[in-house]
Amino acid sequence: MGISERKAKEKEELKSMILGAAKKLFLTKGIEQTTIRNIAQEIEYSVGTVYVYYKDKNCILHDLHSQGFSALGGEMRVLFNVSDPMERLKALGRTYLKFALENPDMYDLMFSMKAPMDFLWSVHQHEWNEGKNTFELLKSTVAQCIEKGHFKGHELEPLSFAIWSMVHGMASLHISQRIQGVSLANPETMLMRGYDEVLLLFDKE
Amino acid sequence: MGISERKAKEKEELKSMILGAAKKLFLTKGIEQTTIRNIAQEIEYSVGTVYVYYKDKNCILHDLHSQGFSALGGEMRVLFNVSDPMERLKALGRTYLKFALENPDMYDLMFSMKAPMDFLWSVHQHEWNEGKNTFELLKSTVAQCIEKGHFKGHELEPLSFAIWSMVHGMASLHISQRIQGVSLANPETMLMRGYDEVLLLFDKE
DNA sequence: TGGAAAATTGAACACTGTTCATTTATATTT
DNA sequence: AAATATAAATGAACAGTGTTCAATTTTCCA
Repeated sequence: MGISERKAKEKEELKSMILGAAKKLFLTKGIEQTTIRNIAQEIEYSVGTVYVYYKDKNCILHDLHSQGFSALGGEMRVLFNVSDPMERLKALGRTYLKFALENPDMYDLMFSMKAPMDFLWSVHQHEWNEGKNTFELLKSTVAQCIEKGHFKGHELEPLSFAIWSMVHGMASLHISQRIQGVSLANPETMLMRGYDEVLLLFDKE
Repeated sequence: MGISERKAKEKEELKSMILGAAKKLFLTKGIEQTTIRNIAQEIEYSVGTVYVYYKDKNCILHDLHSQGFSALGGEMRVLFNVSDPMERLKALGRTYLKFALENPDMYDLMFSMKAPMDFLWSVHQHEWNEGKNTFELLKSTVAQCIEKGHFKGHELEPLSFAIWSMVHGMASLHISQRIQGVSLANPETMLMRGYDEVLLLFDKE
């Protein structure tokens, strides 16, 4: 059936038009300031149409959240060309931080906002594959580091979690504007430099 | 003037009634779900009255945010009875994490939400004393650790910032519900145990 | 072409933060 | 004690939000 195929494709296209408009508006106006009416206006459809394709706003936010993980995951997977796991670990952290600093709204959506998780749990039951897979990329690299003799005497999971926490903490404090005003000498270099330096600390001796 | 004093005190009392009601509702219903009308109803005044004492919702959130820092600061200052700086550093981290886990909404308000900062910057110009002072408690302790020979070869600020980031990252990931679902073996013990263990990593020989 | 099915619409609903003319209560003066 | 002036409290009204759904328009196929 060629016709129903085409219609299905058209539906998909409109759905991604909505998502694209939402993304554009989120990045320019901010997530809070973007309304369903704005999105509808942007794609020149009515409000009701948006609700045909997305059951609510959280659902849009979740789709965008997933899109963010595709982007971040892509950037991270490229780094698996780096064969030395310790070098790769450093690169992973820098890439992660860079992503967060360059896409603060997206990062917030992916790792802080409640809305996308609310949607996720209303559908799938407490499974967060995007997060799990991304964390797995880190864990596997840390595991290889340990195999090569780094991070002596420490367990894979707590260490991986600590590294993720630190990098996320840096990104989160930056995005929520809690770093400026705390009077660090070099707030702007603290993030990137901090990561490299601290990673060495973990690996001391 | 006894009378204007009494009136000033009454105004202060009503203001703190509003704050108390806001806090109660925030903790029971959640911040997003609490409306000005709820707060007004709770103290049995009208909506308009709330706006006489607080210029807007962000202003209430900021006052609550400050109250949170008083509480956290109090708990942290007690630990300065511990004379060994390394022991104190560990205790500081545990106290900080405990506070975050026991008062997730408060913590979110203090370290993640935009609203209180929006208010802060509309009044004082980019000075965040609550945050600065709290960070200073950490920094001074780390400084003493370094003096005693710990954390060899590392600078005070990047290290302090890294520790703060890690602990904040743990709290933040927990509160925004990003830990469950990532399939850690022991998510519940990861936070507290992770901190102690990682602090040792920093101090490795 | 006619009528069924699908897609689109936008007015309406219940809610939000916020304002401000009006009313009520309190204090001061005559 | 009555009249006046000041301060405090009010809640209807406004502009905005996410969401719904009966009514309309468009698309499809017999």
